[in-house]
Amino acid sequence: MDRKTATIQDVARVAGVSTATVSRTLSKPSVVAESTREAVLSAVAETGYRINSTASNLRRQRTGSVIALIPNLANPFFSQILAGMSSVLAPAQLGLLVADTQTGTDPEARLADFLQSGQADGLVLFDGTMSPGALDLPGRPPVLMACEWMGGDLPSIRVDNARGAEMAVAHLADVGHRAIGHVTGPPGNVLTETRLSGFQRGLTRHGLQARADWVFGGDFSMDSGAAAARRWLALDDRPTALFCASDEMAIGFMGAVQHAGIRVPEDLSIVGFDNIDVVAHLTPALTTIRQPRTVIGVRAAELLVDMIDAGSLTGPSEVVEVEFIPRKSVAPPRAARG
Amino acid sequence: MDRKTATIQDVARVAGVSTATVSRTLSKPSVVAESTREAVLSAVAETGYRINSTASNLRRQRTGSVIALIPNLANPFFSQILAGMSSVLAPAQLGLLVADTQTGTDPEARLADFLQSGQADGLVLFDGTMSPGALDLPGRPPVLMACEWMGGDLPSIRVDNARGAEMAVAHLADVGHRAIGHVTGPPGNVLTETRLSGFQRGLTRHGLQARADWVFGGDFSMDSGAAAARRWLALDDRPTALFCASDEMAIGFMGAVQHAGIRVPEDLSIVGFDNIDVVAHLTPALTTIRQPRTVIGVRAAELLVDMIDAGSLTGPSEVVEVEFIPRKSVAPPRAARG
DNA sequence: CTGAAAGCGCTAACAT
DNA sequence: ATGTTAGCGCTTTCAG
Repeated sequence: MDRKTATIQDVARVAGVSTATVSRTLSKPSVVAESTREAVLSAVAETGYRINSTASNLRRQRTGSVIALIPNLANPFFSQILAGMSSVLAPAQLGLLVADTQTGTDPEARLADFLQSGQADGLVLFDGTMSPGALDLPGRPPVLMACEWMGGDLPSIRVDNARGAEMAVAHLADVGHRAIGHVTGPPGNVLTETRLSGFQRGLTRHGLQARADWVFGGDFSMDSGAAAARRWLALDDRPTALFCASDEMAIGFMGAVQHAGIRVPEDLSIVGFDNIDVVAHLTPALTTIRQPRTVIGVRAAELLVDMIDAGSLTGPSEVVEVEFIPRKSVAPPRAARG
Repeated sequence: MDRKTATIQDVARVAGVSTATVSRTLSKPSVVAESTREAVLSAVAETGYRINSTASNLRRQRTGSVIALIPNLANPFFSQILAGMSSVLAPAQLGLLVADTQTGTDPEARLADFLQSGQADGLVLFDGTMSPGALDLPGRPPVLMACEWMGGDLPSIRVDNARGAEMAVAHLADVGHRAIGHVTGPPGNVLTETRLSGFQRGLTRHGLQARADWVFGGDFSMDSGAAAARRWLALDDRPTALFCASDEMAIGFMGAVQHAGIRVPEDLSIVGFDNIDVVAHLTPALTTIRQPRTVIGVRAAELLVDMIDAGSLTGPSEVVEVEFIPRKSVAPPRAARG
């Protein structure tokens, strides 16, 4: 019977109306007469009709989905953001496609591909490593930048990374640390730059000096945090406190120093960045800077949907505030406790 | 100039051939003459033509994407799985849509909606809480179950949860524990059931008894692990070892007991399940059961793509093996050490 | 308020 | 090897 899914034609036949009326009943119910509407609706129920979105999209010159372009899909940091996006896209009848930017060679070509493929009505870009101008393509859909970005004045939502880094340093300085180190993200990443410059500014504001041998290169991963810890352990003159540019690195760092017998926070204070869920349950619980990930996803999606609805390539930019979350991984330095 | 994106017609005109030839050149290059192929290709380059996938999909009666239905998108557990899926779907020219099942009321209605919406050529279901029969819908696309499932013999990929749980118990028993507790997942979840039954079987095999007051109800989250820990702490007669049905609960449990001054593993041994990245960096590093998440994603996608290509609703099922990962959170019980 | 009809851009027979 | 043609299922003028 209903082997094949019903089409709008089937519904029209059953309801004894034209396909146009069926279509109208479904999209703008107010313009059809009460009685016909009922007839159509019951025909829909009877046939089990579901609108074919591919056909609808073709006719309406849209795609019905949005792409989230993420530097590394395996990074759990993005899962909550996706959840936030999904919660606004679903009601807006938009599907959420996800893709990796850093897969394969030449991420920028990949980005260009997505932009021109016409697979999506809009795109949210979470990868700040693309060069400005990578978006200068004719006929591209609206794009929302969801990261720091070297490029121009595209619509964006971003977190105040520099300020977050500064808050971390300020807290460490306030409890008495004068020897403060930093574990950075990967080179060339905008987040790396911004958090590093916030770190340096925080130092300066407190009359402290940045020391090159106290800045450890990382890549946001736990393993890179652990590697930085090994370099810290090898130092003769160690900083007494450390600001890590991501919670993951802080976790790796803390685990590695603890395994080496160092006590946190008695021997070393650590501040992370992100406030991923797990850090509240560590021993000691990690002091960090919170990024509101769900909010980021929600607002990114909302701003993008606005642009799509308006058919505009431009739109507002927003900054979402970070928050300092004090926990147990920071204490005054030994000297200060005397 | 290229304000509007070029259509196949434009390419045909520029190349001086028919649209059919353009289409063929792009899909089956081998059937067109060398010279025409070159003409078409250069016309494509000149016009900047990109195939319109919506139109193509409509014509070919497919959608070009696959949906991953995830119980909770915010759960980082799935990010690596998505990455694995993406790595096989992208080369197969399939987009990856993601959606939550547990959003809103009535997840089964939501599932039915996705199945009948015709939005995807196939679907991977990661949610084992649906009732069997929820998939008995006419005209649905191929579905791959990627979880334990009460229902029938649908194609699936799953992890040997019961065996994993048994391995955990076996290890604890082997080092001398006789008082072994368990923190379960949420009621009604298949994973909960399977891991619980594996736990019980492990106990039995080692001549031990399950004690109702040593089984703590959780919901896989860190907070529920911490809550279970508080109940454990309140016990007069505590188990000396604990198998948690998820790493997250193990983390919550361990953090809470550590904050209460209990030492792991000296006072309490803990085994988790999943091997999420962070547990290797905890202090102590968590002994756990590894689920190969990338492999799960990859195989799930591969099996689904096979079904899609074959146009079949049926296909093989696979079990992927779990692995015991010994680390530092297990030690012999005090009594056994004398 | 409703119907007829013209495509959206593409692909797959079927011819040639 | 290439062109002609007929739609895929839907929405939207334009008439009535």
